Amino acid sequence: MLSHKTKYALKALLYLAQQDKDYISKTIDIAVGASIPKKFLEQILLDLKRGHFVGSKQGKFGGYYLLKSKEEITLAEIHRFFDGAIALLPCASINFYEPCSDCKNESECLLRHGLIAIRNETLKAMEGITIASLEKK
Amino acid sequence: MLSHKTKYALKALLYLAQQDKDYISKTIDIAVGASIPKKFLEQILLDLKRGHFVGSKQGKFGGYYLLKSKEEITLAEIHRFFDGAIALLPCASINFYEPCSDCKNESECLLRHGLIAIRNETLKAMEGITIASLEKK
DNA sequence: TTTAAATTCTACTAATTTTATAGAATTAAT
DNA sequence: ATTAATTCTATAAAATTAGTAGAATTTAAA
Repeated sequence: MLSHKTKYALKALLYLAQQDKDYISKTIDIAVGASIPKKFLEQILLDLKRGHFVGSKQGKFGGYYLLKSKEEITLAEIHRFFDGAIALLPCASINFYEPCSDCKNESECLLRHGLIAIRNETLKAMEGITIASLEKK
Repeated sequence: MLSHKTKYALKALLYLAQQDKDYISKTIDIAVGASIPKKFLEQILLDLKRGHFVGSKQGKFGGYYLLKSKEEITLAEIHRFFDGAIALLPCASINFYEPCSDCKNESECLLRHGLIAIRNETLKAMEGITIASLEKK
């Protein structure tokens, strides 16, 4: 499941994608427009900025805008950025690999192979969803 | 991600699947054989019993055995039983549907459609993985 | 009928993660 | 200067996860 944080991030990105190109949105407008708690959204936008998904302008008349194009931002990427691994266990993950502490011999683990198959399918699907594709319904 | 509980449940089911048909395994043997904390495993086996995945025999020389055939038990089923929805948000779930409290109009939600597509793909993959298929590597 | 060995049940706890909120500091435009 | 925005640091409440403890019950067998 997605955390609220990830859900809010996706909604915020969708909101920004729907504004005119280079229009600068204030946090409060995103919060109201996308029904996201404002203070929580502040943190999320800062995270998105650190991830180079959005840019910001400080001070009066400041705000946020998309940095990456909406065709480039995938669900897989946002999921990994906020919620981590796509795989169902760390031992089946590409980007967040970790061995299981309870695993005697990973190469003989019967579970892992199945989970890698699932991860491949899910990943393919999640990489196909972009902010732009979501917008087009 | 799978919870440890779900991971342990799958490992326990795999352990049972690998014993001779109708052999009754003691909790302690499953715990040691599959590297699962024994007390935690007790709870998990009780849950699996209540879900009619395993059967038990009480008292001395008691223990657990598979009730459903290993070809019938899917990853999707075990995931739902312990960790709940396959979908990334409750609003995109079949079995655990709930509307988002922050959603103004679900039919207009741009996120939901994409998440339903993901869920369909993931579900198909997870229904294809059974305890028996895991065993065959 | 007693003992041993297993499941079953209820309750508790400790740690972690999630979901925020508070408030001060900084920045920039007017 | 003033206003209005982002930025930063810290805190906190709630929920979830991952277990543990210990007594009760059940069954087989001596």
